[in-house]
Amino acid sequence: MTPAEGVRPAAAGRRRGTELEEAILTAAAAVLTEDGVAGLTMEKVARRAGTNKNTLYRRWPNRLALAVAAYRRLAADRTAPPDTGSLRGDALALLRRADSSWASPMGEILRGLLAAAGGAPELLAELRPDADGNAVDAAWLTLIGRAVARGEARPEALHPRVASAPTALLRNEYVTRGVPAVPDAVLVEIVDEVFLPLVRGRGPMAGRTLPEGPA
Amino acid sequence: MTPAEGVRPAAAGRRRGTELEEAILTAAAAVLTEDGVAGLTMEKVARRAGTNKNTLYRRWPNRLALAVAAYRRLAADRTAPPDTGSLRGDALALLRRADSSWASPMGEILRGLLAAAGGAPELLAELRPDADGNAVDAAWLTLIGRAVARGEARPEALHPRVASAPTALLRNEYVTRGVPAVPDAVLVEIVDEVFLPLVRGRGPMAGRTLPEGPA
DNA sequence: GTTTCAAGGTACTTGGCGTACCTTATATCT
DNA sequence: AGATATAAGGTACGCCAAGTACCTTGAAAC
Repeated sequence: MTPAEGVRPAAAGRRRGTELEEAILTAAAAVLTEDGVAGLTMEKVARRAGTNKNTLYRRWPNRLALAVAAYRRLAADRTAPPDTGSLRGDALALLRRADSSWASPMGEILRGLLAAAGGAPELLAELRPDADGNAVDAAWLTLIGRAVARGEARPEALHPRVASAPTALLRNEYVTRGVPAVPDAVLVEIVDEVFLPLVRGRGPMAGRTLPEGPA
Repeated sequence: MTPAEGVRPAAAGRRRGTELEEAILTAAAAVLTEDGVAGLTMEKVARRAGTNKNTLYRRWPNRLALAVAAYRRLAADRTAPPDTGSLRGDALALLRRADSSWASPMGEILRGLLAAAGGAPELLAELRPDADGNAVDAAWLTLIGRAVARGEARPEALHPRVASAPTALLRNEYVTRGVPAVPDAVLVEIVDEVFLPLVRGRGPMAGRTLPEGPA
């Protein structure tokens, strides 16, 4: 909690350009994880990076832009979609992953950021490519694709809008309830009452495939 | 834009209790519609109501609580769900209504409020009962119920989670894109690719009922 | 009429964004 | 190498709005 000044090498000359920018982003990311979006102040970041507000404002137009940039450096990767062999298993696994991701500290930051962005398209655009949006929907698509190949899903279900449904319902739960984490029953319900009926039609194989326990 | 002082009857004695509270809420609602959530300051509301910050803080613990209260007085009513005779028609109508509601100034305020609340359950709880959440989902439920009665939908679709789907997808669009209004094609897509396949199974009547133009 | 309580008034503290302006180190150009 | 441009460092503001403190004053209750 002490100002943690010692980030600057002290007697190592004046940093410039990329090097400095990196240092700032690292500092900002640290502040972000420690104090959340609301607690990220320019002063704090500047001190922590061993520089001053001026320098920050030369690179980012405002507090939020810096926060978003810092977040992006935090949330880089995304892993491959699960493959349990069954559609329901995959869906549940993916949705649970999404939930724990949203419930995690990182997710909290993301939610805070989304809130603070308050629907500013240019900021949202920067937030989308990673932990959220595209990548996630892509995972759902491959999952559905596999199910179609297995004959477990109707081909028309291989559609971006369909793929976005589970995530949207989950997010909806967060937004309207404001809970820190969604109970597992909700996830199961989303899968069983919405996702599965949606991707399987009521075709030849009808409602059920293999009897699988809910967890 | 002038301070609009003249709200207090000037020579009408000191207002108290409910009367004063009403005046404050009215003022706050006005500020809210004019300047949005971010532009609502305690000072402004106080001046406009012809009183002072002190009095506000005696009733609401902070800025946001007042904003929420003011919003609630703005968003009272909700009308009956549409009845076009066909499931698709109803769904489209309801979704379009939801969209224009979200795109309207009121919707913008609500979105700002949701953003500012940043997932604080107690505030969200106060936001839910009206323009958003319950009421809307109820409308979807009656709509689905009617379709079930007509044999247009599978009975299992009469489920709250299903009812929340279209709204969730729409909200998702707002959140991830941050647009002021969603193009109609998106609404149609939500209905045709998600909602209809979800509520109709692929039962006896399969994919289509009546050929209706998309708009 | 006196007491009590809420409203009015005013000023202040705090915190943080964003800006201005100058000084100083480093990189680049000649 | 020296001169010059550029970007970093430092410091101090202006501004605004949240929330608080404290006192005064009107009105209601007793």
